Amino acid sequence: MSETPYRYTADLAETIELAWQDRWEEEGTFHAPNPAGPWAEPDKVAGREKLLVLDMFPYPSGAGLHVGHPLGYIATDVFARYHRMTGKNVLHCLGYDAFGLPAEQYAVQTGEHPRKTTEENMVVMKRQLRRLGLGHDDRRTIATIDPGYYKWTQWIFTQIYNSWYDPEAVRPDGGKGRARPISELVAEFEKEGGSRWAVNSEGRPWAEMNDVERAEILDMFRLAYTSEAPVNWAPGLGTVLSNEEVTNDGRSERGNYPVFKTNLRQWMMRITAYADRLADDLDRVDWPDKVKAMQRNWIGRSQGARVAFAVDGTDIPIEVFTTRPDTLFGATFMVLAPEHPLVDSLVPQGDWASDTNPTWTSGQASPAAAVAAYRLAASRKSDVERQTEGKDKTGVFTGAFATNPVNGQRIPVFIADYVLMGYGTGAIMAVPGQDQRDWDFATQFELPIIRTVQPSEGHPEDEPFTGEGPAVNSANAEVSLDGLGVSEAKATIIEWLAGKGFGQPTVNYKLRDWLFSRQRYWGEPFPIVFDEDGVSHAVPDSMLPVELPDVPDYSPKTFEPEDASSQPEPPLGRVEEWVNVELDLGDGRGLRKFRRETNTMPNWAGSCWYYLRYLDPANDAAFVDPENEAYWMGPHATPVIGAAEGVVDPGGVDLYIGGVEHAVLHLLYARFWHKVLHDLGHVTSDEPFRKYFSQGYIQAPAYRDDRGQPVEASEVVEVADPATGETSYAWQGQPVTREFGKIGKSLKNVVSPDEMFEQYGADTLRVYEMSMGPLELSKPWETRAVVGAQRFLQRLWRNVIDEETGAVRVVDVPLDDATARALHKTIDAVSKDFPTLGFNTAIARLIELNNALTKLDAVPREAAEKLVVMVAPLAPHIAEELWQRLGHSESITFETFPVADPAMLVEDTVTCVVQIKGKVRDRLEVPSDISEDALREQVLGLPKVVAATEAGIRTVIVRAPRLVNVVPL
RNA sequence: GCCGGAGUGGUGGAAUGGCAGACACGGAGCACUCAAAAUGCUCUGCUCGAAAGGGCGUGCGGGUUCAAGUCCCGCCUUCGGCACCA
Repeated sequence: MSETPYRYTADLAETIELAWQDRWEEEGTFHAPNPAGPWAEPDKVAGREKLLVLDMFPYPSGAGLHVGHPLGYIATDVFARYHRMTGKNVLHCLGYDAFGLPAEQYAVQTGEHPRKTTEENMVVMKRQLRRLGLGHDDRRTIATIDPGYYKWTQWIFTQIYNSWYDPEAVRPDGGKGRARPISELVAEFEKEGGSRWAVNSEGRPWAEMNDVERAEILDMFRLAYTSEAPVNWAPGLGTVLSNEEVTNDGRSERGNYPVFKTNLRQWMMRITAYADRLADDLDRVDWPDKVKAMQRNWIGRSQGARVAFAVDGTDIPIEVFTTRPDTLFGATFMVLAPEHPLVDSLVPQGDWASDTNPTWTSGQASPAAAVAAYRLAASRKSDVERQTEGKDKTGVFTGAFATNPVNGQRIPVFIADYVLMGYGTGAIMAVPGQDQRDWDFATQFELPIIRTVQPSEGHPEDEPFTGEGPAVNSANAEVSLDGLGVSEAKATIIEWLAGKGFGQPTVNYKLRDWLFSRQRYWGEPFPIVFDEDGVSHAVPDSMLPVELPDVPDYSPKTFEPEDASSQPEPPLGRVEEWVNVELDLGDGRGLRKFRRETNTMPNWAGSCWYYLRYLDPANDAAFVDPENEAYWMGPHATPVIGAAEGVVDPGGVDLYIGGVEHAVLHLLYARFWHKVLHDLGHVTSDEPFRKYFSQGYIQAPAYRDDRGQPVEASEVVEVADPATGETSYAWQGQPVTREFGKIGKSLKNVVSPDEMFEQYGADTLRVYEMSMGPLELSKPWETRAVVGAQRFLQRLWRNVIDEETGAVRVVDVPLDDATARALHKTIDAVSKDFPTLGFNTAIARLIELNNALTKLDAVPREAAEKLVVMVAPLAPHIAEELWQRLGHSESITFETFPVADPAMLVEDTVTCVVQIKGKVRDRLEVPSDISEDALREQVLGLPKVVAATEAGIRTVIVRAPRLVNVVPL
C-alpha cells in the first residue's frame, strides 16, 4: 500500500482528465455563441469582445498524431483559454481537410472507399485531440468531404466562375479593381454603344456571335475559366499540378514524380488579376516578415518597360520586357525563348548570310535547320538538365536582325533556352554590359559589349556591372541619358519611348494563373456541365451539391512516370450514367443534354474557405450568415501594429497558427478566394488571416546503422563509455549514429501522444510542449525531459492537496509580504507573456512561484487559487480539479484572470550593482527610491571603490537605483 | 548567386544597451529508507586557488559606448525560401 495514495501520478492525471473532458462536453463549455444564424444567441454575445483563434486545417492521416502535431493546437488552446479568462467571447475549433491523396492511393491499392478510410482516420484523430483537452467548440467540427460542406465549396466556385475582374471598378476602400458578376459584363456587351464591346477574332460584334463564340469571349474574362495552355503533367501521378505544387527540380511535391509541360485544356483561376492586391495587402496584416517575403517573392512583381523592336522583313515587332530600360543603348543583340511563337516567322529562307559568324550557326547549313535542331534539343531537355547546365549558355542565331529603337543599330536575334517563355514576353533585349547572363552569352558568341553605366572604381574589366552609376554612351539626336543615375535614366528613356510609340512603362509578375483541375477521384466535383456545343455552364445553386458518385475504380490512369507523351484520364470519366445528364438549368431553354465536368478540384479548394464555415456550420441558407462573418472576422477599428499610416484594417482571423510549409500555397490561395468573396459582397473582411504565426517543428532523434538505414528509435539505447564518460548509441548491440529530424515513419522516430498520455497525462504533455522554447523555433523532442513538467504539476498538486489524506491543505491566512510580492510579480509577468505567445517564459515564472510556495509551511489560499487560475490555460484539467477541490462549483474556464497590483510590484529595497570600469565589483542594498546623488555618495564611500580610485575618478554613471559605474582615471 | 532567420553551459533555452546563463533536463552530493524508488535540500559555465579571491567567457575579427549576447562594419557556420525571372 502506497503511503501517498493521493499523489498526482499519471493514473490520477488520467482519471481527472477524462472526467473533465466528459464534463466540458456535457456542459458545452466551449460552445461560442453566434450573433445570428441557426445558432443565434445574441444576448450571450452582447457586450463582450470577440476573439477568433484557429489552427491550420489538418489532414486526418492514417498514422494518427505524433507529438509534433499538437504543438500549434496546444498553443492556440492556451491563448484561447487565457482570453476566455479576460472575458472575451472566444471561438476556437478544428475540422478536417479530408480530401487528400493518401486515402485515394490507399483506395487504389485496396479497393476500399476513400470515404471509409478517411472517416476511420478522423475517428482516431478526434479521440487524440479530445484527449489533449483542447477547448474546441465541437459543434463546429466540419469535414470537407461532407456534401453539406462541399456544396458551398462548389457554390463559391460558381461565384468565381460567374465573375470577372474589372480593373477600372472603384472599390469601397478607394482603390481600383475588383471582381464583378459576369452578368454585368454581358449587359455591357449587349448595350449598343456601351462603354465595353467585344469583337471576336473574325471581327464580328457581340450581337452577331453564336453561343460558342460568346463563351470563348467570356472565358477570357471569367475568374475561373478553361484554357488550353502548357500545364504541369505528372504521368506517374496521373494528374496535372499547379505551379506551386511543382518543386524547383521539376518534380511533384507529393510523390516526387517527374513533371512535364504539356498543352491541355484545363480549369484555371485568374489569380493574376489579384497580383497587386495580394502583394500590397501584405502591408495590412500581422504576419512574419519571412512569410510576407516568400509571398512577395512568389508574386514577383517587377517594374519595368515593354519595348518593341522592329524586325527586318516582317511587320510584327518583337516585344521585350525589361527592368532596365536605361540600358537600352547597350542592347547589342536579342534573345527569344525557343518556344516563342514569332520564331517561325523570323527565320529567313535560304542559307546563312555569307558574313555570318560561324560560332552562331552551331554547324547547321541554314537558319531554318539550326533553329529546328536547337528547338528539338531544347524541348527534350528536362528542367533539371536545363538547370544543371548552369551558366554554360547555349543558343543559335535565327538569321534575323532587329533594330534597336534608340540608335537604329541592327542587332542579331538569337534563340536560347536561358530565356523562358513563361516570364515577361518570352523575349529579351540583351545588355551584356549590365547583365551577367547576357555577358556570358555575348562572350561565348563573340557579340559586342557596350557599357552604358559607368562601373564603380576598381570594378573588374572582364565582368558586367549591375550596380548603380551614371549612364554613359547613352545618347541619340533627341535624348541623352549620359550622367543620369539609374532611376532618372529609366524615367527619361521611358518618356522618350512612349512619345515615339516604341514602348511604355509596365509591371510584370512571376505569378501565373492557378491550375485548378485534377484528374483524381477523391475531390470535389466541379459544379459545371458542358452542353452539346461544348459550352460550359455553372450548375444552378438549387442543384448543389453535385455529389461525388461511387466509381468502380478509384485510380486515374497512371503511366510510366517518364512517359511525357501520355494524356490524363480522370476516373469520373468512366461513370457514364453520372457524366451524361439531362438537366433544366433554369435558363429558359428547358431540359437539355449535358456532359458533366469529370475533373475534380484540387485539395486546396476545401481549405480556401473552411474558416468561414466554422463561423456558421449549420447554416443551410448561406455559406455563412453575413452578420456572423462581420462579427467574427470584420475589420477592427485600428489597423495591425506596424501597418503604414492610413491603412484600413482588413479584418480576418485574430490568430492563425500553422506551419510555414503553407506560406505560399494555402495562404496565397485562401487570400485570393477571400478577396473575390469580399469584392462580390459576401464577406466584410478583406483578408482571411489578420495575424498569422508560424510555429516551429518538433524534431525527434533518429538513428542510423552503419549502412545509413534508419533503425527504430524507440529500441535504441544510450551507452556511456566508462572510461571517457562519452555517450554513444546502440541498436541491438550495433553502434548507431544519432541525428535530429522530422518526426515520421521514414526516420522511424515517431513518438505518439498516446504514449505520453499513458506515462504522464495530457496536462504534462501540454506543459512540456509549451515550455520547450519559443513557439516559432524548431526544437528537439526529449522524452526524458518531460518529467520536468510532471514534477511541476505534482508540486502544484501537493501545495493544495495532502498526498497522504487527499485533504485540501491550503490555509485561510493573509499572504505574508514576500509571498504577496512574488505572487503579483508572477501575475504581472504571466499576463504579459500569454497574449504574446511567450508560454515558455510564463511557465518558468509559474514554476518559480510554485517552488516558492513549496517552501512555505502551509500555502495561503489566495496564493494557491491565483496560481491555479494562472496555470489553467496551460494545464486545464489539473486546474479544474484543484479549483473544484478548493470549493468552487463552476468551471475555472471563465474565472477572471488575476490582475497584478502595481503597488506590489515596487520593491522597498533593491540590489544596486557597483561596477568599476564596467565590471561588477560590489553590490549594495539600497532603498528603491534613492536619489542619484545619495547613491553616488554611498557608492563612492565603499572600500572597494575607494581602493580602485586612488588615482582619481574620470566619471561616474549613476542609474538609480540599480546601477552605478565608476570609471577611475 | 539573391532574400530571410539562427549561432549563448553537457542539453533545451532566459536576458527594455546595465549583475550573462531565469526555468527545465542531465550530473554530483546530502537527508529520508534495512535497501531502492519517489520526494525534499544543496551544488553544478570554464579556469587558477586549500580558501578568501582572481582571470576568461554569448560563432570569428574589428568598431561605437562609462557599459555590448543585445547597436554598427566585415567574415565564418548553419537552417529555410527563391533561383538563367530579363
